[in-house]
Amino acid sequence: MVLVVILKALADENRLRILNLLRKGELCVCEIEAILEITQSNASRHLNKLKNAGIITYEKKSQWVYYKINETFVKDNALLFDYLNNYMDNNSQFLKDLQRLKEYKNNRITCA
Amino acid sequence: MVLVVILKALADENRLRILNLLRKGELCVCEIEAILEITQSNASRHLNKLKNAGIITYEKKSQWVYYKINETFVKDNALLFDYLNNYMDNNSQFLKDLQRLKEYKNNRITCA
DNA sequence: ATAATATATGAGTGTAATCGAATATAATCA
DNA sequence: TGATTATATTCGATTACACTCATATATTAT
Repeated sequence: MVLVVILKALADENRLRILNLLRKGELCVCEIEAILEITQSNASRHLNKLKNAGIITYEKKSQWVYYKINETFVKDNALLFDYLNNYMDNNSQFLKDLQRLKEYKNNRITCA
Repeated sequence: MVLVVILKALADENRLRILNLLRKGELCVCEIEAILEITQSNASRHLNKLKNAGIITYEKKSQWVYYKINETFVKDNALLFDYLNNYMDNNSQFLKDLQRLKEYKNNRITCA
């Protein structure tokens, strides 16, 4: 069932933290690794799971793979997406991650 | 993280099917067993998981335990609940279960 | 008191999911 | 070409999950 696949993909703290970051725009794998302090293989795996559920899409640009939220998914699951948005905007863990994202973006232009 | 607990509790087909039935009102364990054709221990365990996530509550009435959706959860997670409601109202599997619920209610007053 | 019914839970099993470390692959750069 | 970087994937270990069968507990009915 599609709904189960979506909910399973969302039901993981690391994947929710990734999604939280992607709300602010596309990111490559190594940026996600650095900001969330998770291993490379883990980041890649979680992104793959979100992609397989249709929640995010990716685009390869030279050696980097940029992941972003799938706008079709957002349209098709607007209420769910609004719920997550609202939850993340009011949760300290997610806000902390967004702060780290901002610092990361201010300090570095490229990856690693 | 509370959100992960909620999403994990929802990320299972049997539990979603139970929740779908409970949208129409409270039910005891043996009614759920019969309508969804799942084993008694399975029904009980899934209900327990939904209860631990705060999604449902229960009330013991003589030998029966009636489970129902937790109105506080609905208020606190309105967008998520609306999303699920909408999804279930448009999914044939869930609609089929509701049909079975209706037939069950028409044919029997008590449990088993 | 005994039997029957409703529910919860323990034990065991098989399968899913998660993770880190290592390796494979592809692209870039010197 | 050879070294470096970014990403995906494989492997092995560990843990979590869902399920069935059997048992325990509580309540009701006879």
